[in-house]
Amino acid sequence: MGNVMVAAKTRSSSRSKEKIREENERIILIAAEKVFAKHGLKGATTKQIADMAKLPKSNIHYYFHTKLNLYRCVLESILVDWMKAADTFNTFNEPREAFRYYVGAKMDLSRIRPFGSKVWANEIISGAPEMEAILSSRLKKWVDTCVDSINTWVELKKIINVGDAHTLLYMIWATTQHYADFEYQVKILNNGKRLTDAEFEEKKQQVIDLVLRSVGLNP
Amino acid sequence: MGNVMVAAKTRSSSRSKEKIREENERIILIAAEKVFAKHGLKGATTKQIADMAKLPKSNIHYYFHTKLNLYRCVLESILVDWMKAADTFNTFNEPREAFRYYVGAKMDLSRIRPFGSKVWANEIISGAPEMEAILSSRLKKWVDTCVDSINTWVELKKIINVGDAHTLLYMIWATTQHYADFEYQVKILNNGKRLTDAEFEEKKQQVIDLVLRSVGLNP
DNA sequence: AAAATATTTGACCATTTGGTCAGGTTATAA
DNA sequence: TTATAACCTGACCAAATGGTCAAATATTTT
Repeated sequence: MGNVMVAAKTRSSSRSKEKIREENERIILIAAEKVFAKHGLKGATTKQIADMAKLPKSNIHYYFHTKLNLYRCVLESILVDWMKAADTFNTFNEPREAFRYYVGAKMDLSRIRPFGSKVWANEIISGAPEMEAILSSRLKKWVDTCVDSINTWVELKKIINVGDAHTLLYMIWATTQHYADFEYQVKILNNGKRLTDAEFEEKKQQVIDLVLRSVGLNP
Repeated sequence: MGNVMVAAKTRSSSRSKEKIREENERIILIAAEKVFAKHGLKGATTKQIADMAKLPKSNIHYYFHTKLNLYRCVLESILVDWMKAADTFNTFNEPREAFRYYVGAKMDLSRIRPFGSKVWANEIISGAPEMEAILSSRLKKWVDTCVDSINTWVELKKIINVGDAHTLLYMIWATTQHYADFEYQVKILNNGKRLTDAEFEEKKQQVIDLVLRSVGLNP
């Protein structure tokens, strides 16, 4: 009887090998993102990640081999979302729409995936040892395109000349990511209460308006 | 003869106990700030700090007892400079001057003390476990004062209504600190070359102008 | 000069950590 | 059904780490 029940139970809850790997990798990546966000690459331990994922530590090593490799996989998965937001910038020809939607997309990303932003921030604060290659190739290329767009808008007198377009991009990045990276500070200064969805939408609009006015556009 | 020379050498290079402690604490704090900036509280090791300070590890523990205590001392010493910059904001009655000088002071701080800014950022990203008290009391109070000033300027029609004054403050903090916290990224996107002093002064002026325009002021 | 106090540091230790591995279980292909 | 390949995990280990301590040295006080 024991055998039958075990067999039945096993069969009913069985998953294909493919699904198992897929799901466990996902669970581990999500757990790792949180732990790396809080403690950084060196400060995070595989045990913490395992506990967060509710899996034995050996399992983490089984799927990702080393902590450094897992960390790199987390960074890569964040890059996908980042680039998706980045694409919105070049979707529009008019600066008002480009800034409006790009800033909005970055704000949404900070709200939806704050841990990813923190891992990214931690990595760059630490000197970007694992990301220098990506930054100097892929990100650099994207930034150059944006700088060209902005300079063209300046030439066409569509926006005010801000000097170096990088300064404007950095302001957008820094301000939007602030709501993810510094969310604990934002919470404390909001009387200890996390921003509600409605409040966050307000801030998003305010940030968009600040950015638009900073380049001489009337929101 | 050996004794004489040793005695002479010892006497000539002798320092008072007071000076010894003062100087060693300073050396250790500077070293710790760099290491904590790069690796965070958990990731930094007392050995790394000792090597950076060119002192034996035991010496670090002699002066600061535990790593956590040393970390707290580093945070405190950063707070002093932070508050100094903060004071400039309330020195001026006119918003144009207040923003101009405060943003300038924050940019200067990012340039002069980038490691301190990174330690601060790391601490907040990690959930501010050691700083929550300071943030909810001292910083909160200062922010409330600033918010009042900004709201008064809005009522007097001196600047545009930005909705929540916090949003504006966060934009200033985030943008200015970006040049410290993300300096590696800034460097990479500046073709791998660190900003020169002259370049940095340019950016500082551009940031000031962006902020002024964002609240409807003509730079 | 001698006693008292403060600084210095190598040797040492208990704990934590990333990673390994053998032996087991489960799913799939033959 | 059987063989093979993939998944799972407790037990284990070498290295790293925060911290201690005793003994040596240097300064100050008496």
